[in-house]
This record gives sequence, structure tokens and C-alpha cells, in this order.
Amino acid sequence: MHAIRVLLVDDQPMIRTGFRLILEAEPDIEVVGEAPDGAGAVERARSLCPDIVLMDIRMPHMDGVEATRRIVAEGLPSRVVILTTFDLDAHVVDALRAGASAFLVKDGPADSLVDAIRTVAAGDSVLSPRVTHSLLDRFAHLGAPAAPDVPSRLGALTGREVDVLRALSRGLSNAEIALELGVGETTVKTHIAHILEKYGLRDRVQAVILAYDCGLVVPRGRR
Amino acid sequence: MHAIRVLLVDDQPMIRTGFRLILEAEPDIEVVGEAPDGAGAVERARSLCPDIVLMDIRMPHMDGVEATRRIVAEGLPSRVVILTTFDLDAHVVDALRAGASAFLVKDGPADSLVDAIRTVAAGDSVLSPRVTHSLLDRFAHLGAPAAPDVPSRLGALTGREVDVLRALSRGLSNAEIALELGVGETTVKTHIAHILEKYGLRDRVQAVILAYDCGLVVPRGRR
DNA sequence: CGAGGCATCCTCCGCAGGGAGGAGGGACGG
DNA sequence: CCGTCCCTCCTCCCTGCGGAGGATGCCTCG
Repeated sequence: MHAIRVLLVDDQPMIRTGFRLILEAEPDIEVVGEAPDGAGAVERARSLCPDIVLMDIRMPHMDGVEATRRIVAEGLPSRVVILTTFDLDAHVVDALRAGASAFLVKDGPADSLVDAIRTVAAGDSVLSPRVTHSLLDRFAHLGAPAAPDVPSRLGALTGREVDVLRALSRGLSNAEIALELGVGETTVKTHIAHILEKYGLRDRVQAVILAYDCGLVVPRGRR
Repeated sequence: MHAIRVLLVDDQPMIRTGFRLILEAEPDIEVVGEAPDGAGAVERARSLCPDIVLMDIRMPHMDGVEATRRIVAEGLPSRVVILTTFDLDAHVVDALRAGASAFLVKDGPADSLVDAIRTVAAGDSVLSPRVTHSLLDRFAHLGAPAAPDVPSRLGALTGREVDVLRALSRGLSNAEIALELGVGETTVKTHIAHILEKYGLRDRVQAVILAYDCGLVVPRGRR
């Protein structure tokens, strides 16, 4: 069994060196290359075919999310581990949707990084506990239909937002939703904007898809 | 700082004893009670107010998911860690939607259980790597490659139109669909216009809803 | 052969929808 | 009482989408 081949991607050379030292201390991990930005990451991922791409999320030229998207889209065998300083919600969701296999917060212990790399190389996925938490919140609250007082935490949809998402998922336009809910169209747009923001979605179509996939809405054909 | 108070819930006494031994070996963890089923779990969660409810998912009378739902709905301070033998998708999502804070596969090392309990008690959440993997798949699908043939009941549509509708139902924009299918954006718009016309739909959102309702696309949450 | 269906592509145009940013009021809990 | 969350609504702005109305080439089938 060969060593796990890792590509380091970060715009700060010192950070790269730091990670290199941490990783090279492990006998079963080998750093095969470095890149300073997203573009370089995609290029080297192509030529080096590393097992793991360890990628910072914030970088010049092309950020980690876009680079991840391309690496995954090209069908490269590398699996991407995203590193971030902050656990910003939008970035998490973007990165996961881009196809990242792991999402780690930098302030964790060095062990957790090494463990994560081994886990991902073995075909599984890893999220920092804090990141996992915000993800679970989303799942937890999307499905709560008539649950009155579930303590609403970060990222959860409010009651009104669920109303709007339901109407949205029936194919109604903003004006129609406004009419049905008895509010202004601007209000509907605000609610939708919040839904999109909370889940890192781009438009109402993706919101409808999420509603179906998470069971908020059940397809007519199958119940 | 007091010890982490744990309630054990499993229908098999031997399993409970096993977990008790594992947990009691940790100085900062205290097993304060046991329950053989979901009903007992809710009742003891109410009276004991444990920090953690360690719950098997498959049990007689009331299963772990329903018990989790009630504990969360009642606003009890306990956080629920779900244990399962298999990493069945449906159960994962159900449990997460019910409000579980962690989801572990039983075949993991004892360490991971103890770690998970500490992490959850600290306010974060944990998922088994394999479970995380299937979760990420769900998030990633919005940008993922298309699934192979699904028998469609949308006979009126041409082959290309079905391709487009499928891409549409993954939340892609016209430009992205064009890129993926290797055609111009105008062509995509033409196909979409035909789809809308054939079914008397107003916009792409309604087309996506139709795709789900007719079974062209199967929700990630329920297959 | 000609007619039709399909797939590809084009322009011009209007508007719904989404981003950014703000603002006010009501409810609830520390 | 103040902070926080929710709901409500506003303006300005810009882009993506869909409508209308074409054109071209390639099939197949009568």
C-alpha cells in the first residue's frame, strides 16, 4: 500500500510549509506538490493525480470552491479537503455542493487534520464538528412541519420562510405567493432571499429541489 | 465541571451493559440510567435530564427516531446520539430531521463513541464518516453528473428535451446546461421553451416540479 | 421526392426574479 | 429595559429567463 499523496494549496508559502512539516512527519503521507491558488491547484491536480488536495478556501485568482468544482467536474480521482479559518455557512454549503469530501476548521488540532486525510483517502468524508452542527440544524428544521417551538438556532428556516418555500414548491410566482399569504411581493422576495442565503442556493429552482429532496414536499406521483 | 450524564437506550440488555462498561471507564462520563425502548427513553429523559441520550435506532414499541423527535419537541435539554448497525440512508435523514445531534455506526472503535459523546456534550455534532459521506452526496447532487436512465412517463418529450429537463431538475442554469450538453445556450432555451409549451407550464420551476411529480427525478431523501 | 419531426442556432425584447442595503414594529427573554 | 429575532416593506439596479419569430441541416417515412 503506497503512501497517501497530498497536494497542498494555499496562497501563503509559510502556511504551506507548516502543513508540509505536519504531514511529512506521518510515514503514510507524502506531499507531492504545492500550489498558490485555485488555477494552479486544478493544473497540478491534473498532472500529479494526488489522492488528496488540501485546499484553503480563500485564495486569489480562483478560490477553493471554484477549484474544487473543476477538479470534481473533470472527473479527477483526487478528493478535496477544504480548510478554512472561519466556519462561514455560505462557504461550507458552497464547498460541499462543489463536491468537497471534507471541511475542516483550521483551529483544530493537527491530529484531526491527519486523521481527516486518512479518512478521506479511505473513501469516507469528514466535517469539523462545528460545521456538522450547522449542517444538522438545517436538516433538523427543514422537516419540522407542525413543530411549534423547536428552539430556532442558526440556519433554521422560520415559519414564514417554510410557508414561502412550500408555495414556491407549488410553482407559484412571487406575486401569487404574496397574494396567497396576504403580504406584499417585496416581503416574499425577502423571505426567498433568506432561504437562498441560509442554504447557499442560487435561485428558486434549487430551493424547490431542496424542498423535494429533504421531504418538505412529497411528489404527487408517489404517496 | 460535572461529569457528562448519559442515558442508555437499547432493547438488548447485553448491549446496554457493554456500552455502560465502555463509558464508565471514562472519568468524565457517568451513565445515569437505561431504557429498553423509545417510550422509556422519553420518560427517563424527562425525569433524569441527562446531557446525552445514547439511542439505538431500531427498537420495539417506539423506535429511536420517534423518541428523538419527542425529546427534541418537548424542549428537553438532552442531546441525542443515534447508534445504528447499518448506515441506512432513510434512517439517517429521518433521525437528523428528528433533531439528533450525532449519528454513529456501531462498527466504529470504542474511542469514536466516547469522543462523539464529549463533542456533542460540548455543543457540537458528529457524524460517522460513512454517514457524512452519504450526506455530502446529497448536498453535492445539485452540481453532480447526471444519473443514468430513469424510465420516464413523459412520453411526449423528445430525447434531448428529457436531457435538458433532467439537467434543469438538478438546478443548473441555461448556460451550465449548455456547457454540460455541449450545445449553445440558445439551443437549451429552445428545448426548454418546447417543454414548457408541451405541458402548458409557465417557467422552469414548474418544469422541475413536473419532473419530480412524474418520477423523472427521484428525490434524494427517499430512495 | 417532399413533408414533417428533430436538433441546432440566431436576434430582439420585456420582465420576473434576485442582490444590496435599509427601515420600522412587535414579540420574547435575560 | 435592552437586545435579538421575526415579519413586514421599501428603493435601486442588473441579469437571466422566457416569448416571438425566425433559419438551417439532417433524419425518416409515406
